[in-house]
Amino acid sequence: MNIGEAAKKAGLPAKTIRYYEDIGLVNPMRDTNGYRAFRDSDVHKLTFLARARALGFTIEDCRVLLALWEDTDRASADVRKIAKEHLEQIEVKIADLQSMRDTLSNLVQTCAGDDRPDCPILNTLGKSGSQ
Amino acid sequence: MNIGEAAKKAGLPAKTIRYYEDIGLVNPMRDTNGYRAFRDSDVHKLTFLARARALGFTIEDCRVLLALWEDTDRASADVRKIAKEHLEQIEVKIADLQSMRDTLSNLVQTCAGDDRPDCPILNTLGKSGSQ
DNA sequence: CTTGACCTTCCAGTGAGTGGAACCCCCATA
DNA sequence: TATGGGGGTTCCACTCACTGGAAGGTCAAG
Repeated sequence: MNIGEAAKKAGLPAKTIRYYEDIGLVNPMRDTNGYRAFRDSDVHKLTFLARARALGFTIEDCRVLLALWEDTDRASADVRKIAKEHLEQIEVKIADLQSMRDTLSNLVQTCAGDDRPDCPILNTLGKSGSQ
Repeated sequence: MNIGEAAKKAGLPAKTIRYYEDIGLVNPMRDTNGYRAFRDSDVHKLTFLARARALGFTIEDCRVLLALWEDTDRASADVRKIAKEHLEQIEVKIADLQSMRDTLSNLVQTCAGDDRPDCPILNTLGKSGSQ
């Protein structure tokens, strides 16, 4: 099948698929007219990639996971390690964002948001005594 | 003062400060030897930038906030609008990450993580029926 | 005079694509 | 037969917010 159909099935933009080929994540055949010819196994791989990326795994994580996926003899511990590390990174990010949100939500609440110039948000960002 | 001291005071790497000059966020004077000469007002600006960036505002947000900060006549509503929009973006991100975390944490928990090859994480990423 | 810490500019790379130009291919219709 | 539209192809540049490194200039101390 052509790239358009593969894109639809995998739920990825065609551009992204070309990019994935570029960096060696997939490796479709070519028709005589130069068009990429995707087998079901390619689409399967792309679907795997789309899901892993949606879970926030980096491309390099995906490369490793894909290799493990294709190696039916791998130890589940190897996969779990990657997933667990990623999980920890996500938790750090969540905590960071929550602390941003708390600060910002405080600031937004104390700001009148009217025509007057007095603004606690700018005051806090600019005042030397603040954190 | 030189860039090193300004960097220390503002809590930003010197490289970042040069970059901020490059994109027109700050505009320090120059000594006769070509070194950047930062006034207190420059450092104040840089500190403002460091805080706004730490709260996750984009550079373009910062540019606008900085302009509002310098305009003592601005309406606090203008500032509040930016902050509120940003707050909403943060909340979306938090929700996304939390949903990732839940999925991933489920997978990690159901994976034995031992020598055996069976791995629910890869199964879920690869199986056609899963989402 | 040399050493080392600082400063300068410029170029390239990061991650994960996205946008666009310029061109090719194929099918259907007037 | 022209032509129009909807695929496909490559390649280059751009995104965001820096960061690393090379090659070199400046300055104070020993």
